[in-house]
Amino acid sequence: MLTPASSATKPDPQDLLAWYDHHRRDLPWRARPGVTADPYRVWLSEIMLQQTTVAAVKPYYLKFLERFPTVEALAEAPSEAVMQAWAGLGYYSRARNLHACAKAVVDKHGGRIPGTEAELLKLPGIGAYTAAAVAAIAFNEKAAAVDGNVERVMSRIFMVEEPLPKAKPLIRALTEALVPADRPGDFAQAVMDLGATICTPKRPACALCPWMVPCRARAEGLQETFPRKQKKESGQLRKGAAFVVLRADDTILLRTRPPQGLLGGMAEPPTSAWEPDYEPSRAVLDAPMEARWQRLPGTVKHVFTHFPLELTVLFAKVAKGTPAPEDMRWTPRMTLHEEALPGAMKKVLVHALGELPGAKAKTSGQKQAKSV
DNA sequence: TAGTCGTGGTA
DNA sequence: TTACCAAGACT
Repeated sequence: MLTPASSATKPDPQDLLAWYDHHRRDLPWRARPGVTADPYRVWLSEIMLQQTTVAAVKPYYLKFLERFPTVEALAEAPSEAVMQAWAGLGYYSRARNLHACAKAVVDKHGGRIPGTEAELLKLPGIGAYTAAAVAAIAFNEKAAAVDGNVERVMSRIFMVEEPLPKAKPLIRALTEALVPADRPGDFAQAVMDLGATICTPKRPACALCPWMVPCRARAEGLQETFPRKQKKESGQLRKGAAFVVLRADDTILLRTRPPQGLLGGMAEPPTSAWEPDYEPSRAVLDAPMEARWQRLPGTVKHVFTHFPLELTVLFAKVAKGTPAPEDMRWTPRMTLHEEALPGAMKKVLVHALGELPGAKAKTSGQKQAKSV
């Protein structure tokens, strides 16, 4: 006789696909039901969606598709245009790798995005998840795309007690065993839709879940406690100074950060080093040029993934014709919105100059630079 | 293997 | 406010 535990039904991929056919999200990068999506669009969307919400990606995806309609167009574009189009989305190495990948596709694959998981994995910016997702969604290869959604769903269905990230190999194996040969792409998207709309991190809507019956965690009432994961501590506060220079011809002093590392390749007003024990009163010593520096009241705060940052802002006006220091440039205040400025640096400029001209007003009153 | 890499939304 | 989270990749 079967015990209750061993008689638990196994999750049936067809049940999930049937749910997906009725409840799939309509997203800009998705083809119509039954139609295989365009590889370029799938790839582009998958890169943008890495660690990024659908809502944040949508406008960027549409803008990219308009500016770079094909992989050839993207490959031929100057890197500044790509970085500028990406500005604000975060994780800027994705943009650099995206561009490098487009060039590789044109140079080594005749402009065709490769159709197998193994070939995709060789391209810059494409890791295990993205390779499987593109292969499955755009080429119908039987590949298991395991992202955060899938990890959450599987860890609950099978009640995986091992914490992430150590449980990754096990979860991948469990997922591979479920991928149906006939609709691997739909299966991948179905699990992600399930994770995004039903099997959410908090308060999952189990009553609506096509896999409620076979879900082990649900049977125990422990669904919200999965996936297990080891928590990491947040980084130490770093402090520094940022220097906003307004020249009499209404231009602002900017520089471009080095291509590698934090905010690589992005634009910024010059700043001091960022250190835990930075002393704001010494900021004038770190200034990029001689000027009558004015220390603005308050600070600009910003939180990166691994550390919080607090910048003191110094402001100065200089005469027309003042030359830019080496490796810096003057940018018209009216075209600041065309620069590849990350969020932290926009906050600095807003703190010193007020709302940036030309910047599309964010949804009314939704966001104000956090200037204390 | 564990740290590095943004940003915006949510409770 | 703090903490966590979101279709990860790279070193």
